[in-house]
Amino acid sequence: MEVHMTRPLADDLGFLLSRASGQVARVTNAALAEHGLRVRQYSVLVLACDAPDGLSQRELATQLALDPSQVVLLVDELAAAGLVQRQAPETDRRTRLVVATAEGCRVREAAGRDADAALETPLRLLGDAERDRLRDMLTRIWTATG
Amino acid sequence: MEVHMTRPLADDLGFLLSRASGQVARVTNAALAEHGLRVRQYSVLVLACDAPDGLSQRELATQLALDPSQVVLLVDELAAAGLVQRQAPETDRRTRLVVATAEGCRVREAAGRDADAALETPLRLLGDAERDRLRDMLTRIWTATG
DNA sequence: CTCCATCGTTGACAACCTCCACGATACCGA
DNA sequence: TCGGTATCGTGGAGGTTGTCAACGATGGAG
Repeated sequence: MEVHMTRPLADDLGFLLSRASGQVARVTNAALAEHGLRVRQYSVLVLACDAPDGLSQRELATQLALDPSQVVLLVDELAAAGLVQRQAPETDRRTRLVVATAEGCRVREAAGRDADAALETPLRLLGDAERDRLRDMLTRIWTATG
Repeated sequence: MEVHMTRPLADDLGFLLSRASGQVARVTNAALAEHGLRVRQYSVLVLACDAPDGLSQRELATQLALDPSQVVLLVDELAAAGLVQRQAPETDRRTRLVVATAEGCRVREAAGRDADAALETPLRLLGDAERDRLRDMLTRIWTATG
């Protein structure tokens, strides 16, 4: 007979993921606070800086797995801080191209350094090879959904 | 000279953790919805069922890494659904012992089955050994903070 | 030109997190 | 015994997030 083994909470992958993710988000937010950023805004800024010609808010929403309505507020705040700009392309006037300013890229680099340094605390028990393996597994969890 | 490699967002462990955790929480919540539960309530119910003599809300908060004020509402909802009870121990009348009802344990098992089945979708690209390894790494991320 | 899809935007609502404050109770040292 | 201190549960405020539904503006297909 096939029985269902009820797993203790400490072995539940969903719980462990949520707890670790929350912990990492906490320390990252604390590190980014000095730069006036939260993780959400920072992730938008990173994508904007890495895209030479900017990207539409739709692309931002897709790559960040966020609802488009959330991207509006994040871009609003970043634009108010002078870190990104909204540009209206001639090709498709429905879209608004989000491009990072020079100041935005400077802030992104400084904030990224602090965020990475802060991440060392929760990740200090993981070697480089393990971190690569963790990246790989988390990416596969994401792609498994389609 | 030591330069700082700015990592693309798709390789940022914080982002990957948040995305995977969110995805898993989404499918788990969908599976638990048929039982009238959310992941938060389910995690409380699991701890209550696994503790033969119940546990205080303080212990719940500690083990779940939640603020005690959140536990109040979760226990309220579970108690209203008849899945747990609050008992006043004679030893320390400040604490309220949260114990699962028989119905609570039944629901926990059924909900757990559905939740595990739903987890198969995002985890289908990970073998058993990899899941163990993932559990281990996530636990170490948690313990690295103290 | 008309119908339909897409994009940005706004608003609403529930859930969650963080912090602070309070009353009740326990504990400990004078 | 008493008085200060600490802990527990509870409630509330404020801010962030996740989800969904609508709307106007624009683009594209027939």
